[in-house]
Amino acid sequence: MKIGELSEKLGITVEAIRYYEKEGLLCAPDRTASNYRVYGEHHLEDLAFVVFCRGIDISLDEIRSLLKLKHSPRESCEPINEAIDDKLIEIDKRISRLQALRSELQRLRAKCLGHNTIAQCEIIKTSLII
Amino acid sequence: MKIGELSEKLGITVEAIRYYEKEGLLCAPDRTASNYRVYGEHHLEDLAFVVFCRGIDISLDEIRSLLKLKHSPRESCEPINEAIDDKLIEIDKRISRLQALRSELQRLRAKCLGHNTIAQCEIIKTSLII
DNA sequence: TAAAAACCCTAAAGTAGCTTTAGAGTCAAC
DNA sequence: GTTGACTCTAAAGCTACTTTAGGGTTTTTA
Repeated sequence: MKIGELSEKLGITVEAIRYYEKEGLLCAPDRTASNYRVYGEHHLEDLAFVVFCRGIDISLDEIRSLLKLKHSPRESCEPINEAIDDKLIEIDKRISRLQALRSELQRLRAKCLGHNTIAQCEIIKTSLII
Repeated sequence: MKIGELSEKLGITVEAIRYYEKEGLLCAPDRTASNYRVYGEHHLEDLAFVVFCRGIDISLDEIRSLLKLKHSPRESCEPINEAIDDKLIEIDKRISRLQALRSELQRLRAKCLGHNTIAQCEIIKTSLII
């Protein structure tokens, strides 16, 4: 399949695919006589893994290591478990932070319900203290 | 006060302050004879607003507009309310997305509890389908 | 009082993870 | 046979800073 088809299947841009190849996250595919990239199933598979990892915000650097692992079937899969455990911890932290921010913003927003001028705006006054 | 003191008061780096000045988010302060920046209260105030906005992930571009507003006391503060309302909506979306991701990852993680090899790893197999 | 430590300055390049731009070739359809 | 959709490369642009390099100034300490 050509790059456009691959990009549609995975919901990422053509440019991102070429970028991943350049960054060594996707091995270079064969080319047609006219120099078009031609991808096979294993490209789709690897790229799906990359897309999945990016979706949970794993860095390209870490994906490179995980891919190396993915290509060594006899190795232990512990590092993958660890990466996911790390992500879970990070996600929990991010959720807490967002929830704290949310209530802070709501508290702030409640201070300015009418149509005031800037000079009267409680949000501006308050944001100086936070 | 000098740049180091300002940076400590607001918990941001000296470089970030100089960057904000270069980007027109903080008006250029006076200088000492030896060319050091000297800040006053209004710089602290404006910069606190910038730091607050950055904390809720408002872009520098939008902060520029909000600052213009902040400096026009007779204008309506509606745009500030709107910016905060937008942020609240965005935060809610982000929280939901993170929570969905969290349960997805937990489901995935539960599939690989032992010490398996990559070839057996359910996470790798599953991530291809997500 | 001298020298070391801590602070300040500018300009430019680097960072992540792409996207955009520019310029050009290729392929299917009407 | 040409229009339009697709592909190619290389380089620059994006956000919001941080880092680096190279050089002054001020404060502290021996």
